[in-house]
Amino acid sequence: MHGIIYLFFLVTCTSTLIKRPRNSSLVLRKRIVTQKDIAKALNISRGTVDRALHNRKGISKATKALVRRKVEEIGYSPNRIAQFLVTGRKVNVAMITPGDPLWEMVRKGAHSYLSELEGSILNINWYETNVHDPVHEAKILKKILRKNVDGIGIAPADPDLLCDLIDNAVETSIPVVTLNTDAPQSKRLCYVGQDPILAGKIAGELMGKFLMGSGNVVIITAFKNVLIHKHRLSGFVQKMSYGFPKIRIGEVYENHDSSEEAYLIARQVLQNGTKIDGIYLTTGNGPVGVAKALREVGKAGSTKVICFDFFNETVRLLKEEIISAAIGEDPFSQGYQSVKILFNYIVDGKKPSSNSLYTKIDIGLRENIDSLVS
Amino acid sequence: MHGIIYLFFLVTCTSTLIKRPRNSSLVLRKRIVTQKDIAKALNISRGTVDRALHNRKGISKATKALVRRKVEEIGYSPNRIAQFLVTGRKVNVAMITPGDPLWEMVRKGAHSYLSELEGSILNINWYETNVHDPVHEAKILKKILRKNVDGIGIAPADPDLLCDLIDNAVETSIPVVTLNTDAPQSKRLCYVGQDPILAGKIAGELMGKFLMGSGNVVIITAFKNVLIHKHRLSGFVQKMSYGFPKIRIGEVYENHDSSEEAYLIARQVLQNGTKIDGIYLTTGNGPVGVAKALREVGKAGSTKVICFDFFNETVRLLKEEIISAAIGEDPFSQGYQSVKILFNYIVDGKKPSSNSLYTKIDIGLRENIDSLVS
DNA sequence: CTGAAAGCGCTTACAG
DNA sequence: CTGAAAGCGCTTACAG
Repeated sequence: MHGIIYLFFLVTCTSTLIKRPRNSSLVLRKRIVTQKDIAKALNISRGTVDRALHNRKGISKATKALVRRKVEEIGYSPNRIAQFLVTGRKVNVAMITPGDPLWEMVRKGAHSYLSELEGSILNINWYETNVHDPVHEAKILKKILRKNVDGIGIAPADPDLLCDLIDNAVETSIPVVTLNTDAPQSKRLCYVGQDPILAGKIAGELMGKFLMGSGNVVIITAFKNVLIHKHRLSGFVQKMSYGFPKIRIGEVYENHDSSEEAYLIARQVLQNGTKIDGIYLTTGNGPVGVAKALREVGKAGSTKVICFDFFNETVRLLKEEIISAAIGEDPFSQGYQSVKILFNYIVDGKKPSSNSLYTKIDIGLRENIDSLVS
Repeated sequence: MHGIIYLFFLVTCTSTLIKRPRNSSLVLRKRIVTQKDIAKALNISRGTVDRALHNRKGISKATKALVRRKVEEIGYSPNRIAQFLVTGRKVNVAMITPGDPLWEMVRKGAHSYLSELEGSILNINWYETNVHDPVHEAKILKKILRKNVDGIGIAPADPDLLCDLIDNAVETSIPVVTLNTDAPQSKRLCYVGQDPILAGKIAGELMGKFLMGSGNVVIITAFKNVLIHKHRLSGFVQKMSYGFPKIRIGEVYENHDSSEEAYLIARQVLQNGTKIDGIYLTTGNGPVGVAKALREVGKAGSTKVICFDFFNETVRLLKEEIISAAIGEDPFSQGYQSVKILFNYIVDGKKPSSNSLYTKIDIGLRENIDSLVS
């Protein structure tokens, strides 16, 4: 069955490519300069031209100079697809991430890169880890290192635990890109993901503006000692202090990324007397619990809630106006850019312009959230 | 000079690709099924296999069936890069747009698509039009239609005026994608850009939330009779009426996309007695004028201003907290997706899943605007 | 209707 | 150090 569908695809989809007559007016066949032209012009062999072009050994300085001058003169540039075809080279990238809905977008982004040639010159192999299980991650990473792989993208649950393995990979000249969460101490080529401090600041800016600069805000963070949550917290607090000095930040609670705990915290806080105008969550796991508590005390909609990520429940709560805003991290780009950076490094040795690529900080409100998740 | 730099690039950048030994453990050379394998298995020629695969004429039904069964059996898929190499085919896309800063991002996005193979299988030619000059646009489009081009991306300043030319192109089987602004009556393959009604709604949602649901809002629209501005206006008004019924919308003024006019309107409105809590602009040309007026009457920061696009002045005014929010339209995606859609249609005959691809509606505030424009 | 052969632009053993 | 030749996987005249 699968085969039939595939065949159908093959036949219908490639037909346009080759149906066109070779000299169709629509096909521009600009005469492109090739190695052959250079060889002919200099009366040498094509192999020698190739050797000169690529700094291979077994060529005299004189010939090399000659070739290079000619190249400048007539403007040659190598044909990439011919190179790929003749070397039979395929770039193999391994991606190691959890399998949440969030990661579906990351995956979409990764496969969007060079999608038309996936299989021809690029293979992406995806390895799904148990959520927040660094030991499992390490095991997978070790397994991959024994295989043939040219580059690795990983979202390290525990940077310290994985640092050595990442360095191992890099030292055997397998580039590693961290995505979504970083391992800054490691020798990774690049980090692609959110700037969590800035993300905290933007949450703070939203809260300040939604409260018109005054009120009481409670913070529920996932884990007080996990770096990303620490940063999202500190960015928020910073923004409040220099942007909205009249907003009072109360206690900082910890929900351990659990919706149930978030519910218990929110219910207690909302019932203890002081009026709560805003609740800030450093995570996407918690809004459901907070919403439940707000509904119970009749404050749904009037207390502003700001959280992270665009999970399905969050989207629903945004539309019901129980959550005021959610902060996104552009997971599509995280996938797309990770693969792009790896590919360019593997093929060209080209390093990214910076060792951190911060993705867009998306703001999801009721009316635009659909445009952000599709 | 240019030549020297180029040569340097060439040599340093391609060296990694070919330095690796052919049988390096890092290079996975999975045995891939080729036409040759099928030919051998069936004891027929490779040419016949090709003919069967692509529904070419001059092949018997029986052989075709035989080949297809074999293909299913051993799982063949065509090698794209070999196809491109042998046909010498290059996809030529023409892009016709203005040259604003906004369009720089569009350009970046367009060239990001298949960037590693640009020149090998894809050429993008850019034609810059005078801003808002449909006659100039038409002239360029006509010129392009006389050249060899496989697909066109255009931002039609005047949809009615260009409709016939677009239809001409499509009828001679040159697909056209409209980007940023649509020509809905035409036979364009797809529109890539903002959903302006939704964009107006999100502006409304922000205004409502920033004002906590009450106050007086004035609207300055660019042109009352230009479709995109009409939509941005009507989305805003709709959102106000069902989301924030206590906010009063006053007069709707027209600034003809001029900053100076916006200044005059704002100054007059701010001085006429009624307290103005918010100003909504359906354009990115105007905020500077509004900001000037607000400063003059000492209301900068307290009156909320929401506008469109992330122009440099707008970014600056966001950081100075004179503009509260700006709405973006993801110009990078507009470029990227336009070229991607054209390429896939040209090469595979694959149509996009819908004839409108709405880009993300970005919300730019003070703290995240840098992450959105870089 | 089918096959044999040339060729796309490049790389790479092999021989000298 | 250099050249001649084979071959990557495919398409396409040409001949039969």
